[in-house]
Amino acid sequence: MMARTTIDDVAAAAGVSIKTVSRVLNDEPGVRTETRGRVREAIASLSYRPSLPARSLAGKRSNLIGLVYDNPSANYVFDVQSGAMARCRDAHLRLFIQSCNDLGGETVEEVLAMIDQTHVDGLVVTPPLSSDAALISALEERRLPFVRLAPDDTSRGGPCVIMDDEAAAHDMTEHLLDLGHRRIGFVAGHPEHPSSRLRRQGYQAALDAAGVGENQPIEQGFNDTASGYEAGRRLLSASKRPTAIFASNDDMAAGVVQAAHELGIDVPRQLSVAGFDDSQIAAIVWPALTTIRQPAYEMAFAAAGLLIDLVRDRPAPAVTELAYTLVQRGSTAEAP
Amino acid sequence: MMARTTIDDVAAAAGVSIKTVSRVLNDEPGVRTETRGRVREAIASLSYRPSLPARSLAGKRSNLIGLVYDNPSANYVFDVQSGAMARCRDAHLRLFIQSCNDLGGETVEEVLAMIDQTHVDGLVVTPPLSSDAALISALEERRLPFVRLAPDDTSRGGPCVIMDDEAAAHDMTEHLLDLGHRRIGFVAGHPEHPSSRLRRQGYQAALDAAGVGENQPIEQGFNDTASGYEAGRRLLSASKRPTAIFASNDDMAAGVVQAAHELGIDVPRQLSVAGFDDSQIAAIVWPALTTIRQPAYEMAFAAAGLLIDLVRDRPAPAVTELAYTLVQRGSTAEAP
DNA sequence: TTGTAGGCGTTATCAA
DNA sequence: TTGATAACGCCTACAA
Repeated sequence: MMARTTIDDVAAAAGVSIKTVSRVLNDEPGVRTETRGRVREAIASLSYRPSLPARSLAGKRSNLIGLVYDNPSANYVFDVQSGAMARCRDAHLRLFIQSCNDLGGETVEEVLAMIDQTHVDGLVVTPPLSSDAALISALEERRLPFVRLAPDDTSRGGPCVIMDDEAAAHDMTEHLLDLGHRRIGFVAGHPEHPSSRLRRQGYQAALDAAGVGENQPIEQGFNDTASGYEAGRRLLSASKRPTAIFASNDDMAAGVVQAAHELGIDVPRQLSVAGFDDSQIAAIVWPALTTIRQPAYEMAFAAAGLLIDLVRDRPAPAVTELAYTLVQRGSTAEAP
Repeated sequence: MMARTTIDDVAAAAGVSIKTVSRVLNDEPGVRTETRGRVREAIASLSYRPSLPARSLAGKRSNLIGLVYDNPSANYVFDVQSGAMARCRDAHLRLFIQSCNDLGGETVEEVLAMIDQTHVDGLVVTPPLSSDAALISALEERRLPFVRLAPDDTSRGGPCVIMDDEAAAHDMTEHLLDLGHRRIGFVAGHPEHPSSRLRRQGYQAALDAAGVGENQPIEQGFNDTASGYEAGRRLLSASKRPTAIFASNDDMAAGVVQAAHELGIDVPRQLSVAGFDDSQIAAIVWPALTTIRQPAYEMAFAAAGLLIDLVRDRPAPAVTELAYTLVQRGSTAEAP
């Protein structure tokens, strides 16, 4: 078990003091170009990798940022993690990932414990935690830099990365209206997710604008396939059956498709189904879902970038909005 | 920005030396029960959380273990992460997650860099990295404890957690034979995943045992839905169409179902489709997939547990095998 | 049963 | 432009 390569080894190899090596490591000025080169060579030839713990202990920064989530959707979490990690890799930072799933009331406590223990320099906060008032307050109190993804309220709490859920839902509803649908059911999303409200507003606004906003059938879902299935059964068993159903996310839309299959209703000929998110399953179910592509990877990539700016005392815009796309697939068609 | 609470604060509050606090923190013997209680109270009332960096710098252990993956399946990665995290939470350890997706040839390099920088005490290595000879050798060379999930070769490289892929595939094939199918197509998994070989062997062995092992149609897939769809098209366009198709994972099975829908072949009445893994999508596609439940969460939970034992110098069994389950859903039925 | 001194690998401070 | 030295918060070794 040989001892690890340390800054002293590099300093010796390059014939300089450890402080100079440290300067090179941190891209600090005040090192002659030639010296810098010599140090860089020594680092490479010894394949020296500075110790994160030592740096965070000694310095103001840990070169570690955190990502927290409390979200059961494998696809969303995976995309978000991937995006944040990619940005961190670019910046030569490490990402510490913390799940708050199944934590009950101890979420805030657990996040604070993680912050204290790991010394993360900042936090990317994903939905629905990004709208958790207790967590946001706690972070502000600690003065820990953080960037939120898709929060309900962008007016406080530092930089946010958002997507226009309302406009997207509006677009999707218009798409269905354009196909001739007039009775368009809606499966609302989980009440705790702020995006649920926005998507429903967009849906309603589009219907109102078309003059058919009254008495449209709306069912509550909880963002999972099972609740989408149940909502679908209810919508499709009603006396005045809708010719289209717009679900607030893909998982629920898949549930609606299941319900239609089971009731012998042909999608899309007798029923159009639209989803939201463009998660992996959107392309896997049959027929593949017309949906809104939410750029989760890109949003997380951007959020990590903003956080890195924040941590390095560079200014970051308060709100960064990324574009969505309406992805047309096989689950929607002209009204029968 | 107040200074963080340190071990000195706790020592002062409890009226003891920092060494005694340290003993309590690490559950070391040699502290009077009453003293221990006083220290615990001080810790709680100050909500003191020991600094991970400081501990890893000073001590032999970092109280941090790593999890590495190189796997594009959101569902699998999510399950594995969740299992390992849950086990770490129980043990008051932190988990550092590292993705090696899209890293090309730099995977080993990147993992070693992570190890050096973070000082992780050990590593949970998931498939297919668990069968990456270069990585395994590098880890052995560093004498870093590690536990592998579902590796191809359990005879070397420390503790492993496995599932009997071959027996599971055998069972599934027998299930199809029991339903009266005699022409059973197979969509083979990604050639780089060791489980692919085992699943195919189980399939073939069951057919051989039933005396119908000759000339069964087999197509190569790559574990994603698109390749499953292509393989399904080929199998279903052949002159002698199979009455059942067994895909080496759920994503590909979903692709086969797509192909069947598109060709107007009714599942399961005209074609039975079976998958493997019981990932989230198995229950989302329609009809829901008959599949093998691979206990990814439990396997990762167990692996993290073994690693913790290893790290704490406790013995760990070389091979831990977890049970699979055949989950029967709507995608398989009697042969037409 | 408890405490003291030294050091882990880095950055910060200040001097040269 | 460079370097010596003192932290950082904790654990190890040893002493009391």
